[in-house]
Amino acid sequence: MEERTKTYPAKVDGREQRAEESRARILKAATGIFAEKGPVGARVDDIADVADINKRMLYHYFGSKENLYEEVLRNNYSKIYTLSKNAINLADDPRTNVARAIRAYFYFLVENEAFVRLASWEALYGGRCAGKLYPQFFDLVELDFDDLIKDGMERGYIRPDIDIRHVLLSVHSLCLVYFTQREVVQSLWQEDMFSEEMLEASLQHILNLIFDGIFI
Amino acid sequence: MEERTKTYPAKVDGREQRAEESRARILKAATGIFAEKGPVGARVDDIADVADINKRMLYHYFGSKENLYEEVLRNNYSKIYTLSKNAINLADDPRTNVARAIRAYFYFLVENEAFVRLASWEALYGGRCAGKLYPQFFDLVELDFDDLIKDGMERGYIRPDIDIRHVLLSVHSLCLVYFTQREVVQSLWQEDMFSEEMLEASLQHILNLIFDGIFI
Amino acid sequence: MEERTKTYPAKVDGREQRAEESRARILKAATGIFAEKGPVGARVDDIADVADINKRMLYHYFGSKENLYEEVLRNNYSKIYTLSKNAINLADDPRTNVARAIRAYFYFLVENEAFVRLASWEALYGGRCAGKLYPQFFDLVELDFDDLIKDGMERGYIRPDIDIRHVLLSVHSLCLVYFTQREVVQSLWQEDMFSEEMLEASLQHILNLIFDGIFI
Amino acid sequence: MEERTKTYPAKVDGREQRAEESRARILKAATGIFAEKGPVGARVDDIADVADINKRMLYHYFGSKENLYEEVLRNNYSKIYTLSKNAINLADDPRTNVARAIRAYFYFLVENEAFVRLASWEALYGGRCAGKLYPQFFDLVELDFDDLIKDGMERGYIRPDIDIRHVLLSVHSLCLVYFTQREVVQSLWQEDMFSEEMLEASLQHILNLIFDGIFI
DNA sequence: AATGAATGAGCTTTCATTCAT
DNA sequence: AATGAATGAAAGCTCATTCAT
Repeated sequence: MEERTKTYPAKVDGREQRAEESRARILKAATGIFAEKGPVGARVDDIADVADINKRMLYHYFGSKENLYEEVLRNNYSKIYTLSKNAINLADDPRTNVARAIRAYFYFLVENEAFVRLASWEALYGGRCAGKLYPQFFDLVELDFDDLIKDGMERGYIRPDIDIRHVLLSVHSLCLVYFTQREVVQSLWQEDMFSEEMLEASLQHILNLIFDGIFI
Repeated sequence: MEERTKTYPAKVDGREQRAEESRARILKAATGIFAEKGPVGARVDDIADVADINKRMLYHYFGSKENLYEEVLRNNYSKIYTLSKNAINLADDPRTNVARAIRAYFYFLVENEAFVRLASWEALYGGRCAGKLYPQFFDLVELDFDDLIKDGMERGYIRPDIDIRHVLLSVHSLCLVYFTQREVVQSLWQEDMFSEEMLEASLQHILNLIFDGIFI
Repeated sequence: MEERTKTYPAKVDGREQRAEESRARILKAATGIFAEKGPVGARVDDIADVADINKRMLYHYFGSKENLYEEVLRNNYSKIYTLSKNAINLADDPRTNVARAIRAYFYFLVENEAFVRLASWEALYGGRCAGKLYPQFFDLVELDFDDLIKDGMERGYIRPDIDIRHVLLSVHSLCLVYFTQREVVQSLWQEDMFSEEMLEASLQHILNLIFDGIFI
Repeated sequence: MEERTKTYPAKVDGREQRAEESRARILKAATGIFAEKGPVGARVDDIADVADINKRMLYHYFGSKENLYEEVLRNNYSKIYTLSKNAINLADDPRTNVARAIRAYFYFLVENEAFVRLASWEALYGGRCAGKLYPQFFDLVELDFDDLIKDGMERGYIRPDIDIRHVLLSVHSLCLVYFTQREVVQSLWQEDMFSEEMLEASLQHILNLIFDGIFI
């Protein structure tokens, strides 16, 4: 391979680039279709069609539908990395920090519908489809949020008797369900759940709940 | 002939009873398999096998896989009726009432794993599979919870600026996700999410959150 | 059986009568459905439904779908008996006789759509479904028409070089196709093929053709 | 790479040719089986077996059994085009012209048993299976025959009071039924309906009938 | 005489995957 | 690197027929 890159650099680069493009197109198409139809409902033909590529190439690059699905999950979960890295600044006061983290997560979900749906499918299939991928991601987020809450506790802003794991799950729940049940809630409330005002109002509700609950 | 009119009803009753049993067996098997595999992944043959009945009868009683699925949903959603009817007693103070309602819902989900999963599949398929069934159920629950929160507001226990719809969605989220993500969370926390202690601790966390949030 | 009719005359008669009625209802329903859908397309359930009878009785009376079909054919073909017996009167002149016979056949087909369709299905299935029934019927009609044509020849009205078998087939063709292709022709001509005028005009055309051809 | 661009087209052509062959094999097999068993009785498995191809390809090429059936009809009806184009030569006298047209149609049916049977099935199903295909074909034939008869009328050979539409239907009837009822008639007459002499005798009978009728 | 539940074989159609070029 | 034809296994559904009462 090295010899080849040395001998026909231009050609091989062009080929490699095309290959990379094809791979990326498949991955993008697969993300959309797996997110929409789930790991079982998704059709390989549909993915190939949307990616505008021969079905055979899909097998060439990813081996099988299942592998492709796992790759899609890995690819989507990795997006959360960038998120958690930027959210925390322990110099600020805990309320600000927690609010910023939740807001970041909430709007990450706004931007990444595919992520929301992929996570939902994964939860329903109990990780049977993509093995240990989902817990890994979950773990990752927890690490950063952990520090935030601990910091709040130490500085006396947050109740010391709180179980951090449950807080994380609660935040996750409150944010996620807004999107997973969106279509149902939308048909019930007769509102655009993705309008700027509605999103902000919903986030504020979540923040208020997390901070102070609903009782006086 | 007189004797026949006497004997027949009994016999016919026997047959009708067997028919009713068959129908019930199919419905039960279908509930399990639809809950586990979803409306798409579920196999009619599997349902027939589990129900220990000829596939043909399934079509005799329910017409199609889709109809059977709808019947399963209807059947499961209807269980929530009895729940909401008994939960409310406005004579008690709002904290007690709300706590009782949430506890009732939480433990309803504990007892009805099928319900949790069916609702999740429906949410993912956007109600495309069972039409307007899911929103109807949602609506139903809301009606009773509404009164509870309003009562709390009027008596000055609950913040007047709270949007009741969001509260309902939040309670729903906090309870539901505990079960939908159970397998994933379980593998992460390394705990039995269905142990008596864990359930009670989780419910308490939810109640505390709803009542007072996590901040001091 | 005799003893039974002697011992419980009223009851048994009533039963026999009901049985006869059921049999007749099945036969009538079967005629309609076999004529419409053909021996393959017809559904036993449909026949039982239309006959408003339990499917099991159909098997009790006729043994199988195939037997029932044969019975339907026999029953319909037998109607042509009465037809041919009354049509001929050798005292009249041959033109009148032939015209009367053709008219009788033509209007028999008008009245018996089921007959037309059953004969068509039978022709397509090559008698594979009902064995030798159809040829038998055909033979029957031929016998009477034979005499008519022979009489016409002997009395010098009809060309002596004519092959009688072909004449019979031609008359049969000209009449039958008007009904078998009715729907197609109707959609093409945009006319009601069953209106009194249209029927009479068509019959006249056939008669003219048989008598004198279209050339001057 | 240059070499490859040279080699590829040939290869691709080979594949395209094989694909075309497969398609043709399916169509041929389908024609035979649909003609024999009708649109309902025909089995997709049988067609695939006869075409010596995987059933899946049948769906790849034609989409559904119904589409395939329509394609078969279209394909068969199109054969009549060539027929009607060559039959007419207004320079000849009307008797010759009409005789030639009828002979052409009659021998077309001799050669195309599939056409006869397909048309019969269509008539029985009332064009419900292939929509407007059959009338279209019918229309087509009529156009050419129209001119023939009109020409004969104008030149005083054919009765002016004749309804051309009925003449067409009559010719169609006389020719078609010879083939549709062939098996039945054959078992009755005990003759080979497809022997050269029998065919010619039958055609002559039809021509004589059309020209002059059976009466003197 | 009459019923309705039950069956197994077979139907059309779909799908992830591989072969040959 | 890329293609399109080809496949076998299995899906949902239907049908003529029989069993038990």
